[in-house]
Amino acid sequence: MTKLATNISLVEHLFMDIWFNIPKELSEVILQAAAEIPYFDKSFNPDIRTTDPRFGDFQANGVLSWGKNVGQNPRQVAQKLMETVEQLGILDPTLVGYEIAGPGFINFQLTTKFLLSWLKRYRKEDDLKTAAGDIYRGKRIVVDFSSPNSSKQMHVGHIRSIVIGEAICRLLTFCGAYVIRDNHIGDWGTQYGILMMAIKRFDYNLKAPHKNPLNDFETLYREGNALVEKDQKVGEKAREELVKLQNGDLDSLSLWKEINKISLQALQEIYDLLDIHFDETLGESYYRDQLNRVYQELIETGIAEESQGALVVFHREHSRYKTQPFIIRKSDGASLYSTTDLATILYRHEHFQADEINYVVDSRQSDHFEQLFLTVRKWFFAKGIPLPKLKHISFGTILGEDRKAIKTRSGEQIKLKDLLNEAVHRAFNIVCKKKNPDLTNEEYKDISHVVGIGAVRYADLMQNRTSDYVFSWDKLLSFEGNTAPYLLYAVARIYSIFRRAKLQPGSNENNASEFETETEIALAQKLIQFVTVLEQTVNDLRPHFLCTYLYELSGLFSAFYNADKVLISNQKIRSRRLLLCARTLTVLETGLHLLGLNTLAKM
RNA sequence: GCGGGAGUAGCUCAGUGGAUAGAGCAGCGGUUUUCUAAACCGUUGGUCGGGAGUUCGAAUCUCCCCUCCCGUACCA
Repeated sequence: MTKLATNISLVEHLFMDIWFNIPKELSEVILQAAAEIPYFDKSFNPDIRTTDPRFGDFQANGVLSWGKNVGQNPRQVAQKLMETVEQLGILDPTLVGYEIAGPGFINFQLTTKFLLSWLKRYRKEDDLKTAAGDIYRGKRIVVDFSSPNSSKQMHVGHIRSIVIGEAICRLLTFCGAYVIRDNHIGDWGTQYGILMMAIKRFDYNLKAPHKNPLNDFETLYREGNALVEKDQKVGEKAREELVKLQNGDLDSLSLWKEINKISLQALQEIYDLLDIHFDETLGESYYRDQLNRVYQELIETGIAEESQGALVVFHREHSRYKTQPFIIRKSDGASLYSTTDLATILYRHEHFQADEINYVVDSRQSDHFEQLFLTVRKWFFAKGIPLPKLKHISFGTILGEDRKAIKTRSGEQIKLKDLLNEAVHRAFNIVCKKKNPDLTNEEYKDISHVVGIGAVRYADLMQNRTSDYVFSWDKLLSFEGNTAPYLLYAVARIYSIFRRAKLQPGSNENNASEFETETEIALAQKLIQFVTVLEQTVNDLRPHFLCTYLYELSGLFSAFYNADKVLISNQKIRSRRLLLCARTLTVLETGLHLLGLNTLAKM
């Protein structure tokens, strides 16, 4: 072993030891020094974060507040700290430089030697996969997303749950979690009462061939609902239909099955377009035999009570939910989504051993989830069941140009299928107009699909998920700004360089010299920040952090591409620039894949 | 009424209690015998809704007020 070690060159040794998670390591260094200084104690947090490039790569802000606490000049505290670091010899000045600035910031600047070593050491997607550390290592996480109502078509609003949900699944998997994608279809609720009433009343023949049955269902539902609102007797009839179904009436069940079959086929078309694959599609109906246990246990534990004929949960300790009930059984005896949601959590605990359940659902349902989570906490506590971590990953509404929830000109919902097809179609027109002459018709088709679908997904993910956002075709398909086409174009150009050089990305890097130009250094600095950004993205499950980073990275790559020609005769320079291209490609593709986008070698 | 979210450049949006608040679009001005110009570079543009407070330091935290959106007992 010793002999082997001595045979490893100094340089190789350095590559093996190069820090991966830099802010974490810098933090360690500072804490080590702080341990030697009397006026620091364990509560000291160096507070390392990325900084404005003109100050360096990372800054430590912790001494500012600490100096104040212990009655010392923060600048002198920083000074003392860094002197100690030097005495201990725990920061290699050939790798990391530092400077004390302003009132007591410690700015760290990675040397070009460090940057090159880092990029030589962490080359591929797998190397980056350890990035988010052990945050979710070994955890079993159910992600409940998409979860549309059956018997209705998906419209634009449904895309957020799908796209954000899928991105979150990929991020969690990347961080070591075992993810269960569960599509919790709404197939057991009140809408069935109305729909089935309408089918019978309007004599709609399910067995006969129909051009667009889901459209018919929607019309039937709409007209049925209008009747319900007008006529109490019709409303009663609809509620009866639901109760009959929920009580297992055979005719009702077979009608329900037929509706569901047709619905699921239509939903599948969308999932195919978006390349979404669920591990489970357990709708509300799946839990219908488990609802009695919910009623029973919640009554027996005194959590639920009768109110106005319904079975409800009040949370006395809560300012609002002490009077705003969580209804788990309607006065007519029917269950609702609160009931099935309760049963579902129990199932996910017992069957999947879920450590965590994430619900990717519209923020308008936050009251429901707050009440649901409060109820489960009490229920599981009373029964001695370990409580999984429950999270509502909420998101805002997609708005039209008029800043109201997006609709067609005539005021109808925009069908998701139409939107996706239009995206591909528009992408096709753009790609064709620009005409890359080397491409075949087949390639145009592929590119249109990847760009069109990717653009819609990216436009959604690049927004802070908790905010509403304004939908704009021009913006999401533009090659300028924070868009999928811009990022995909950057990827395609990198591939093009390697094609031109007749090389595989990642090869011919051995002669790489240290970075010299401003654009090279800026790009290298950005690349190493991937780790930090990924951590932030995963901590908050906010994909837009990653999007912003990828966009900035692409911008720096474009600047580099424009300023520094890669395929030149000087082998040392060429080699290091090829390395930058290959690593940018790795990070961009890793990031885009995490977001659920495909990438292209040509466009 | 209560609760949640939002209010940052003309428009669409970023912004971890830190340094001179940033992008993109739009506007103005440049760059192509050079690896995909679908690109790049420069420039104009701000009472961070208003007011008070906490802090060495506030777009960010606390309180009050204004405007808009959403939710608020048998839909999901």
